[in-house]
Amino acid sequence: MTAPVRVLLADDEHLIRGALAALLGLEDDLVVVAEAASGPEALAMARAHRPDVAVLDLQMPGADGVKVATSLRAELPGCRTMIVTGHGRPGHLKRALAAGVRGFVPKTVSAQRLAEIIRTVHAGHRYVDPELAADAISAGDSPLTAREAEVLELAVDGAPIAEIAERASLSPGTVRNYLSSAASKLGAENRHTAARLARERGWV
Amino acid sequence: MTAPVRVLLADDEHLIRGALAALLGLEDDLVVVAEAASGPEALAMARAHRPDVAVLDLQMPGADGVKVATSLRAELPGCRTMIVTGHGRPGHLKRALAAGVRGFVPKTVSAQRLAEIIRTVHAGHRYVDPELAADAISAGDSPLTAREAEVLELAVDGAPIAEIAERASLSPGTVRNYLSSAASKLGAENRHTAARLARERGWV
DNA sequence: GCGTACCGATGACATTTGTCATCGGCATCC
DNA sequence: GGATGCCGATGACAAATGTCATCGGTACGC
Repeated sequence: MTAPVRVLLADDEHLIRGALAALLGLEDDLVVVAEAASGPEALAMARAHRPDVAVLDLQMPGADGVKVATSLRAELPGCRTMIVTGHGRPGHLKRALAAGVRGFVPKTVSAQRLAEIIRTVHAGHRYVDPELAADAISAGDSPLTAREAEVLELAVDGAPIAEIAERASLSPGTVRNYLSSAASKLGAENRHTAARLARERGWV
Repeated sequence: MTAPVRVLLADDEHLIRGALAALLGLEDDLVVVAEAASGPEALAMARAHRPDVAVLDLQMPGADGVKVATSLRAELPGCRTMIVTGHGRPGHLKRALAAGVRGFVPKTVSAQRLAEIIRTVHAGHRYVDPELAADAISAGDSPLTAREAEVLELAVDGAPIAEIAERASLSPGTVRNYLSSAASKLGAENRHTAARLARERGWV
């Protein structure tokens, strides 16, 4: 028999992380060598334990799963990464794949299934949840330019244009233009709905 | 030895539910008698299996944890309910307690701890996570009147005032007045940030 | 070189929104 | 009965926002 797959588990919800570690530990070809509750911690644990596969939650304090995956890819090329997420937004999948993530699954799968997918990923293959993939395809690519997305992101919390302009170091008029064009591209009536839509689709 | 505590587990994320069931099952004074992935399903399972304690996720399809708890209180008064949540918003805690929920914990606790809390709740006591309790207290009561809250809720997705007015069957001018007064009470610069704040605090 | 697209900005204009004062109706509490 | 507070509305005014045309600059591909 070959050596077991060394797994790193990163999720800020202790309840889930612990439970998952226990369940995956039952599989005799998997061993959880490290756990982390935040993005930076995940990176540190990965450096220290050099896992074969890193299972990362998408939403974590510090740095989200995709950011961690990006760093891991540079630092530990031999470590495969996969993302587990509660609410999968289309754009995240695309970002994740661009970051070299090899597995992308929702938390609605069973632990049994997750174990299989970890093996798949470890073997060098890829796995993307079919439903999330379909969503991503139907959502399509972001029609927004870089600045449009940037400005829209600053608009998500409802800040007035003056504040957005200051934070983006742009003229208020320019900000209004970008927001207007972004809203028009997204078919939204104003920047607030536009920001919400873009966020839903993972475009910001 | 007394009979084990019969537990119902409701969470839409299979990964977590399954893992949790496995971990709690290790405690020899707890037994998971039913699992559910949605609000209505949780109710049905509770009717069928009559658990001692129902552990409900706050966010589930169909009906959220608090709604399920309310129904359970009416139908199965002997069944204690508790809520587990990822992101605990102050207002939810208040709603939950009003619904007769006896335990309220974030998902950052360990399974070990959760098991203890289940026992505490089963024994007839209450348990509220100290940090969530502190948040709830510091957030205080909603300063909003009924209509202000109602209109603010319709504003969360960034709809223009005309649409809000139509959906609330109010004059646009009235809507503007309510939104203005709500925003002022919340210290927000505009209705969008006001809506976000109110939602964060669980006031809508 | 030329066309195209993005960036950053300005000005003008219409529309939407925020703010305030004010009104009548209704319920509640003292 | 009077005070208070919420409800629903209107009008008026100022400020913020959305929309459009236009400009110069830069980068990229053909």
